[in-house]
Amino acid sequence: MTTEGEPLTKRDFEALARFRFGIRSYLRFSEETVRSHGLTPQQYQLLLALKGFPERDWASVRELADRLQLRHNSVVELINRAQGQGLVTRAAHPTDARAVRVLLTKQGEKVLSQLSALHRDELQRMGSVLMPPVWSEFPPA
Amino acid sequence: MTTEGEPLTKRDFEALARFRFGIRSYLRFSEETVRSHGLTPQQYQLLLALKGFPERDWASVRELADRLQLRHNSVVELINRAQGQGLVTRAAHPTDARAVRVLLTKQGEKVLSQLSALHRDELQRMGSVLMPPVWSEFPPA
DNA sequence: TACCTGAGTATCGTATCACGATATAAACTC
DNA sequence: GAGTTTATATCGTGATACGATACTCAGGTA
Repeated sequence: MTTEGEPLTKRDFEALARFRFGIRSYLRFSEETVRSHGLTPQQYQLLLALKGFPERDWASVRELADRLQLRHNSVVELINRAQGQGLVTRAAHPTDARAVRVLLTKQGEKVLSQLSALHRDELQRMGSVLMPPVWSEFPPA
Repeated sequence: MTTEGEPLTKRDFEALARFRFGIRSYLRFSEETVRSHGLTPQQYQLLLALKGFPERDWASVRELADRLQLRHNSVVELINRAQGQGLVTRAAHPTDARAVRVLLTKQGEKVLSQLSALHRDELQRMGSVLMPPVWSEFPPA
């Protein structure tokens, strides 16, 4: 059922390339949409990571670094810029005085809602282009 | 069946964030893997776009710009850097004297094969994390 | 208390890279 | 063959992720 170790066929390369193209297309859509609303792609990802954080609607810098797959210092700078635009705020962490609680502002909430709706629609529109390839022993015709 | 226009629930935000996290994780894996082999992420994407080009194993700058979702001048610079490392070459276009045919070198082929195999394995490993969210009227329990 | 080690956050300088603006050459059209 | 479009290339700029470094606080040990 798995193809681990076997060399790739032309079809495999095309599948990998197709998937990468899907990702790039989605990110390109995201970038243009988001920029037309005055945000950078990273800022949108930050807002989304906050609102979409499991069980909560805020996160610490370290948690965000994990979710955004960035180094902590990069996240600090990202937060600084977003804060400068009034999208997020910092507050005291409930239990740890070293840590920071990053929150969405009213404005951040509002923009995020608009943008997220557009992203949901685009995802529905893209459909199978974004599906990761599946390798099976007997590929479908 | 579609949810277009409706406001997003907390669950929706989490689904969007989860998907974005999947993409970031995959790209992060890709970046580290690729860099450990002496390439930049963009260079890997370039090589993959060439080898994975439908029906062919080469492409023009413009075609690459489309597949990589970049401006043409960005692709030119990307090709320059990749060419400097001996990963790709330029050749005359078969029908259009303005255009350029970009090809993989032997070395480019070799590295791409190794990296692509690792990516295929990782995709199999990641499984559902990379699946785009699905919105249905009656979400599954 | 005093100390130590590690974790969380912040600052700064650097390097990369995608882009817009611009240029040149070939193709196409009339 | 003059004008328009398409394909590639060059150059300067801006944004940003990162490593190195520093500071504060938490948690443990004596």
